[in-house]
Amino acid sequence: MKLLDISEVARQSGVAASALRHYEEKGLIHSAGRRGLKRLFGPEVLDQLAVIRLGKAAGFSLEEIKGMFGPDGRPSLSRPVLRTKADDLDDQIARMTSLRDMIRHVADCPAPRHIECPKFQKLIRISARRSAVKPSKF
Amino acid sequence: MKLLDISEVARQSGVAASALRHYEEKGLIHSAGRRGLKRLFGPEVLDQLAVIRLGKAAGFSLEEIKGMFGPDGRPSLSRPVLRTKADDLDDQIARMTSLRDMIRHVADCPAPRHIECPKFQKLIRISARRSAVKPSKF
DNA sequence: TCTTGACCTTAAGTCGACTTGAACTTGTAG
DNA sequence: CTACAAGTTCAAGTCGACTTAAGGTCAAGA
Repeated sequence: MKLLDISEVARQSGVAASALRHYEEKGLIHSAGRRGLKRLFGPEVLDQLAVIRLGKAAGFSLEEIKGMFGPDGRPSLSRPVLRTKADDLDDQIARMTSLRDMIRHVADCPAPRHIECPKFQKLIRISARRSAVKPSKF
Repeated sequence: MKLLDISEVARQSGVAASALRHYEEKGLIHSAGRRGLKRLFGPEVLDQLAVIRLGKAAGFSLEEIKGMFGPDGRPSLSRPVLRTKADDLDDQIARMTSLRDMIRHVADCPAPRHIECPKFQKLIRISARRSAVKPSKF
């Protein structure tokens, strides 16, 4: 039963100790106990931190991430809610793909003002339509 | 030459008037002039706002978005930098795809604690490896 | 001409996610 | 036994992206 102190968790996860305390305070992670004052974490916290990192990269708030993976790693959301989250992600992935295409286009297209390039406009319109249809996040 | 007042831009774009002023202050958009005190915007601002919305959804800061599409819609970044941004986006898309898969798995897998499900762990490890290899954003 | 409502400016406030600072505690090495 | 590095708590600060409040301006309609 190898327990890790906070600096070890910080080192292995790349998450600052202050952030780890913050996550614990917010209930996203839990220490397995203390040695004196010092927190000790079980190794599973590293996986949990990977999920947190991922969730953040995907644009979820700590509160949402906490909701997704419950107090102790168990998912606390119902299947339909999770499916909705997954669909939101699909949406966001589509947006990001649009933006990526747009940026690649800008990098390659010789037009001086991209806002006037028909292809660029088409890309914009596509994404604008998407957000018009489903403005869930705005 | 149809110019739009701020509330019309807000209505058509779904962006709050206060946010539009904020964007102008930060140099992301520009008003075409004034009628009295009141800002008038050219219609191209709507496309610019679509780009801004997209960039935000993709996790870029206003500063970065401004950098990507320059003061007046022209790209101010060099091609290599843009290509790097596009690659970052590919990366982030991959992360989000991982998370989506993870969430869908959680929604479907009957295991009580997903952190202990081998498939789930595999998904986590994959994403953890990705961020270990390229910790650009952390 | 007068009123009104939409817009203006500036400053301050808010929110999330941390970070930083100050003062305190403790297991462990010397 | 003592010193000290590494932790601790709690409060306050920071940063980005806005929003809100307070007070001011002005084009247009009655």
